[in-house]
Amino acid sequence: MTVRIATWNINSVTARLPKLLEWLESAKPDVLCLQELKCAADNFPYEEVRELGYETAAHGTGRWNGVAILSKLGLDDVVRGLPEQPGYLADDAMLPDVEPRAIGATCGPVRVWSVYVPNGREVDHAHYRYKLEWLETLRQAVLEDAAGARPFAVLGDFNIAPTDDDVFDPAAFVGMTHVTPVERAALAALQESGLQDVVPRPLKYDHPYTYWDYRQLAFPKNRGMRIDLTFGNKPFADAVTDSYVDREARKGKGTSDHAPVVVDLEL
DNA sequence: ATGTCAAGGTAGCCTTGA
Repeated sequence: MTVRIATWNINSVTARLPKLLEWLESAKPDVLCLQELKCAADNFPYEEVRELGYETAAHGTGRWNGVAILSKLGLDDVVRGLPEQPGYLADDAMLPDVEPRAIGATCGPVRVWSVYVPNGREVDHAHYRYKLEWLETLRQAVLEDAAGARPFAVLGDFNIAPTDDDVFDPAAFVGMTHVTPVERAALAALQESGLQDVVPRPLKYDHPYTYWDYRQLAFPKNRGMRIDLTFGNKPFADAVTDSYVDREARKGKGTSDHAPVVVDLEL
């Protein structure tokens, strides 16, 4: 069977609902992993996407995080949050906040996680250490599925550009988060666990960037980064027939600052 | 100089986070 899976950091599912519905109708993914819902799970537009044939599992509290999985292939064994997921302890907080940044589900023949990896803010910031700890927890959480025979993938906004080729100006990023050797080592560790980086093709230009800052005309100038990634196990990666970044969805006003990434499989 | 955006609390702007 042919299966189309996609991931999209939508930057508010509420503000982007018309764009989301329009994109679902045109791209017709079987499974869509969303990040940055910026809406509480109770407020997710379940009915609107149901009318297009999707079941939804959402995990969110209404702030800047929140993740979901939409599926036309069923939605089983839903898990909200990673086992042992670390929380972030803000300066003014008493307790660490275990944020809604991961949700897993089985959609027909495929098991997926939709993840929104912490940004890290700045190297030496507590948020950066939190990011690394979070990635190690993710690696441990997916070990079994990564080594399994069932097609499996972790998709989402990793907030890491895997190589210098995935950044519009590597020199400008030296010493900044998203490109440090330590962050890239965390991705390498995922790969050593049996997950491959499924690199999409760009629809235009020669780099498959997935994110362009809203500021300074970054999108028209194609000053982007590839930080929305798909890490699939061997049964998943072997089944991939195509993958592309839908930069058309980044055009115009009222769009997310990220473009959807589409992965086609023949299972 | 961010050629920006969204949410939330609070009060018609400011702060936070990205």
